[in-house]
Amino acid sequence: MKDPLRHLPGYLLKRASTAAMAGLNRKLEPFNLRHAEVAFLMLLATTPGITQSAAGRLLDIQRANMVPLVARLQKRGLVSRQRVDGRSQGLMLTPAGRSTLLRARRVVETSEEELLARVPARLRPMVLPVLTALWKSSTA
Amino acid sequence: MKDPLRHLPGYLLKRASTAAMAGLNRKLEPFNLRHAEVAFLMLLATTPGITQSAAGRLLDIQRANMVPLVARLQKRGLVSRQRVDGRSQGLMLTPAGRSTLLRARRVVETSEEELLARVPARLRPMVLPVLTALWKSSTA
DNA sequence: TATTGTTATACTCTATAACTATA
DNA sequence: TATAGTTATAGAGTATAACAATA
Repeated sequence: MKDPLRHLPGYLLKRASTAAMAGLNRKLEPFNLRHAEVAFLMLLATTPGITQSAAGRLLDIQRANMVPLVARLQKRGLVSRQRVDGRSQGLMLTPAGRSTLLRARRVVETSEEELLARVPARLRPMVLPVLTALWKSSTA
Repeated sequence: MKDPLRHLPGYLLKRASTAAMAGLNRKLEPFNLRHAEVAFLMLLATTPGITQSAAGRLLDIQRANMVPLVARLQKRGLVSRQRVDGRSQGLMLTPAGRSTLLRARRVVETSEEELLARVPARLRPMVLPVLTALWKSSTA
C-alpha cells in the first residue's frame, strides 16, 4: 500500500516531532517535567532575570499560558521571582531548580544524541541547517 | 542573548513543526478542515476501503480518537462507511469528499512548496532524507 | 483470545478576550 | 497608549480504561 504522506516534508516534520516529543516526555517522567518546562528552565539558566513575557516570546508560548507554567514551577521551588518594577518580575532558577535542571538536562542531551545517532553520518551535518531553515520558512 | 535551544535538533523539530502546522491549519480554515483531517482524506483517496483502526495505525491516531474524527467527516458527507464484516467498516471518500479534497490538496501542496522553497537549494534534497531519518529514530 | 468500534474521561497544549496595574 | 501579569474559557490533540459485538 502506497502512503501518500511519506513524501510531504510538512507531514514528516509533524510525525517526527510528535514522536520525538512523546519519547522525551516519557524520559522526563521521573522528574515530573514536560519538555516545554525543561526548555523554559534551560532558558532561565542562560538568561537569569528574564521576565515571564519575554520568555514566552522566545519560547513561542502565549503570555496567558506562561502563568500556570511559571506558577507550577515556582510552587515546586524550582523557580523564583523578583520584582524589577511595578509590573515586571525577573525569573531565576533556585538552587533546587539548578540541580533538577542538571539532571534533566542529561536526559535531554542523551535524547538529542539518540535522535542524531540514527541519521546516516553523511546527513548528520545537515540536520541543524535543514531544521533551522524549515523553522524560519514556516514563519511566513 | 544566547539561546540555549537553537542547537538542539529535537527542539528545532518541535518549533518547526508547530509553526508549519499552525500555518497550514490557518490556510485550511476556508475548508473547515484541520491538517490531520486532510491527511486522513488523502489516505482514503489512495486506500479506499481501509478500516478506521487501520487508518489510525497508519496515521498514529488512537482507535478511540478516530471515532469523532470519522463521525465528523461522515456527518459532513465527505466520508462514507460500508460494513465489510460484522465488526469492521470500510471507509471511502464520497463524491463531495473527493471534490473537497481536490481543493484542500492544492492548499497543502502550495504549503509544502513554500516550506521547501526557503531551504537553501543545496540543502533541499536533504530535507526528506533527514526528516525520515529523524522520524524513524524517534521510534526507538 | 484478539480485534473493531465505541464511550467516557482526563490531561496537555494552544488561542482569545478581557481585566488591573503599571510604564 | 502600550506592556506585564493575570483570569477565564474554549478548542484541539492525546492517552487510557473499559465494554459489547465479532473474528
